Amino acid sequence: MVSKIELSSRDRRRQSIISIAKAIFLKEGYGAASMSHIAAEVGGSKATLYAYFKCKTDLFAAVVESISGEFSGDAITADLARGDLRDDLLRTGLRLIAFIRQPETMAMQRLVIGEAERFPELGQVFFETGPRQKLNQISSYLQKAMDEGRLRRADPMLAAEHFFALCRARGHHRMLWNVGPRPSPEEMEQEVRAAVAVFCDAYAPHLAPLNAAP
Amino acid sequence: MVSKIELSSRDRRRQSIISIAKAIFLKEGYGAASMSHIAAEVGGSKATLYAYFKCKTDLFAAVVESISGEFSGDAITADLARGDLRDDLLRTGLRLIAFIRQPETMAMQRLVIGEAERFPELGQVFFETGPRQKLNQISSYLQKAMDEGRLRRADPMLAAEHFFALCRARGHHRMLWNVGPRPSPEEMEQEVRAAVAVFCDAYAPHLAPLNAAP
Amino acid sequence: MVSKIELSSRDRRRQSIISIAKAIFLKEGYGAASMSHIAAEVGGSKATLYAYFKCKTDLFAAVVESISGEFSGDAITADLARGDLRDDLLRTGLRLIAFIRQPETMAMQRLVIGEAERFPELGQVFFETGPRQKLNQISSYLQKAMDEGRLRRADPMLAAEHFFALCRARGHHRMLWNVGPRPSPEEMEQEVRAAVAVFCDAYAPHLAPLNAAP
Amino acid sequence: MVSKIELSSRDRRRQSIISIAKAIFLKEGYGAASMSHIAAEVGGSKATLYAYFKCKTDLFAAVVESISGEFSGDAITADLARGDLRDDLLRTGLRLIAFIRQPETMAMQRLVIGEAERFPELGQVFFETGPRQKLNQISSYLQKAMDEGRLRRADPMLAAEHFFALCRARGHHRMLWNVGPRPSPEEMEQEVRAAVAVFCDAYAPHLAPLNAAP
DNA sequence: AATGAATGAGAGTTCATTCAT
DNA sequence: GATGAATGAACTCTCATTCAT
Repeated sequence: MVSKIELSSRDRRRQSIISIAKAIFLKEGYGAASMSHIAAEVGGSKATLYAYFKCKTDLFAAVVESISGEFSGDAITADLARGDLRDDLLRTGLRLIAFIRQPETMAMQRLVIGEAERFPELGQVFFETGPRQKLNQISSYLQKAMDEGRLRRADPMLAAEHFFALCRARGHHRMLWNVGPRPSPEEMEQEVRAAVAVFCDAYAPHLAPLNAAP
Repeated sequence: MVSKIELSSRDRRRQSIISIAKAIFLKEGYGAASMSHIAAEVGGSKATLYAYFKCKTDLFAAVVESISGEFSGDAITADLARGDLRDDLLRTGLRLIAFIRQPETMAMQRLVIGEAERFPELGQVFFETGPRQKLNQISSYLQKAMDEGRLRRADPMLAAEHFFALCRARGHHRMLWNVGPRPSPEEMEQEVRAAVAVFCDAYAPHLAPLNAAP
Repeated sequence: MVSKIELSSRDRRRQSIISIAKAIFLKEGYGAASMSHIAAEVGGSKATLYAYFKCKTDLFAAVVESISGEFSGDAITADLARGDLRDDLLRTGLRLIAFIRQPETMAMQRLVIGEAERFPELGQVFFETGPRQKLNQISSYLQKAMDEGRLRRADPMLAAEHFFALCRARGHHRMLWNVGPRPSPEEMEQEVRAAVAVFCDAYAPHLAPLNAAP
Repeated sequence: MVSKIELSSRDRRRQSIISIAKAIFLKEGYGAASMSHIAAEVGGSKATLYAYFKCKTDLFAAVVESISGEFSGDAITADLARGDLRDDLLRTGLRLIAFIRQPETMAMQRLVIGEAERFPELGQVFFETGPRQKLNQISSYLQKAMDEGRLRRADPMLAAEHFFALCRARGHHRMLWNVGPRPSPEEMEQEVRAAVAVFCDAYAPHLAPLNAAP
């Protein structure tokens, strides 16, 4: 008797292929990663690869699906509403940045952005399972804060996007372009603090709505 | 005797190769662009290509160098300080976004971000000749505004980065990921207006400095 | 105990494999037909195929043997001698042509002729069980007609071959080469009529034997 | 200065590739002949092959075109009208049969018939450049003979097809199926003689037209 | 008896690169 | 200086076949 959580041998092998292929795709990019190389790392023959995935694109799609699953974890925005506004945003901003700074996540972003023209679904899938969900959660949180008068009324989704953008403004932007030294965790925290401060001032409740559509 | 401005026949040919190769690299990416294809478009033989550039990487490097020159035009921030703060920022933000939305610029960003790990100088060169210069100019402008009391005191470079980030927050972010429909010029303007509003409120002079290190 | 007519489960499965393989070999040719494809159509695994036939060649041989059985039906020449000479020949010629024009028979001819060099027994088996038998029957019939003075004396087998060749002269010849449009049943009948007329005139009894060796 | 008849080095190489590929295609069939094998026989690399022909199909097409050229020689029907009817037909029939019995021509027929379904142009090209031309010439000749009263009036093209079919009736038919021993030249001559006799009797002038449409 | 899984060999094709002319 | 021709290595993908279960 096999419980739901147990994987058949085939599924296990499949997962292992995906996992190895993921590493290679991330490291070398879609075009430069070869099926031979992947097969060799997997420890099987090319034909075996093709017994599991009918073409390179399909393997890539499975990798994409697999990674995108990882992005949908709620760890980042789990206890978004816990303390006061600034604390909540700081905690969340730090987690967001910590996540998108991870080497693997960076590689993913490079891959997706680099191939977005040639694999249009790629960006779609990732955005939906990654940033979109975080934005949704932050947006809901901000909406509530607006309802409670802790922030001025404004389009909450756009506000969430502004918040996210402010967090990424310096360090992540430079990492994407791979320019300058990797920012240290301290710098990173500095930047998120600054982002939170700017955001809170901009969306402070004492002024009339500002980014609402006219 | 040849003056500095005149190009030898060899240099002219070289330029023409670079220009054609640029278009192809931008359209197809580094890996997918083939020397055969480039040679065919140039109208010469592959061997001729190799007479000018000793390998594909070198040709790519030359293309990169060439493009980086184009990004240094001052049109975007030319008359940055012309009217009142909001007008200046709006005008500049619109030009920034209009520029980075151009198909060719988008292709460049994809190429550079996608290959940044494998061609580390790529991002460096681009950031220095592109965004960095704009950020410098905006930063100077903001510094002056702070000096004049039209904005609160804060790290002007970080402020410039915040401004840039707010402008890119929604539309450009999605274009990078190639998700959803291409934003219309009207939406784009809306977003820049919102960015300017948020920025000005955050950096309004009536409050204590906020993004300074504590 | 299993009587001759009953098939064991194994034999039944074997037959079903042969029957499906036949269809695929006929449609795709020997080289292009893949064991995977056959196994998939059979509904079993490739390993099962190999449990019944030790290699592709053997499976093909079994298919060949099987088909050759089907060609020995007597429908074509069943009531060869029924009326007058012309009627008998017309009826028989029409049936012959109708038979060899069938898509499956055409596919068979292509397969056998195309692979005859690489599978020499193929042609042998087919000729013996197919054309040879028809030729024998027609030959016997013509022999009798000669004995009765309705045809001049001649080598009856060669006469039969001439008759068959005349029937195939135009339409079937072009179908083999796959040239021009598929002849209609009307054209086909025209051609057989012409063949019968030419044959009967050539072998009319009022002249001396003509195809006898001089 | 290069005369029309001389071939450039490229053309010569191309011809040599075609000639070697021809031998291999004829011997192994289209599917079983591999580009690697052909390249090896040519003495170059596969990439060179692809510099001359952009895919296997194109190389095959070039081979087909080349062979079909060989079929259009007029040697067979050159001096068709030289003596009396029987002599002319005998001479022509013998040449026809001698030609289509050549090993290379047999291989070609197998190839074309075997692949006719998958390469429909194949049969077309061959029939047009091969049999069709001979049939046209024989048909013209028969037309004249009919005009002169040496043969009865009838559709001359059908008559030509009948003549050709009678010549192929036994020996060539069996060679196509690769059944029985290869007929000797003597047998072959016997058969053509018989074919001529049958044809002449059938189309003798003393009877009413017979294969005309009713 | 049946099968899912595995594989070496080889298919057609393209690549960046070199070299004699 | 320019080129046509050549190539080895690598690519994605498929094949007939085997073996542990």
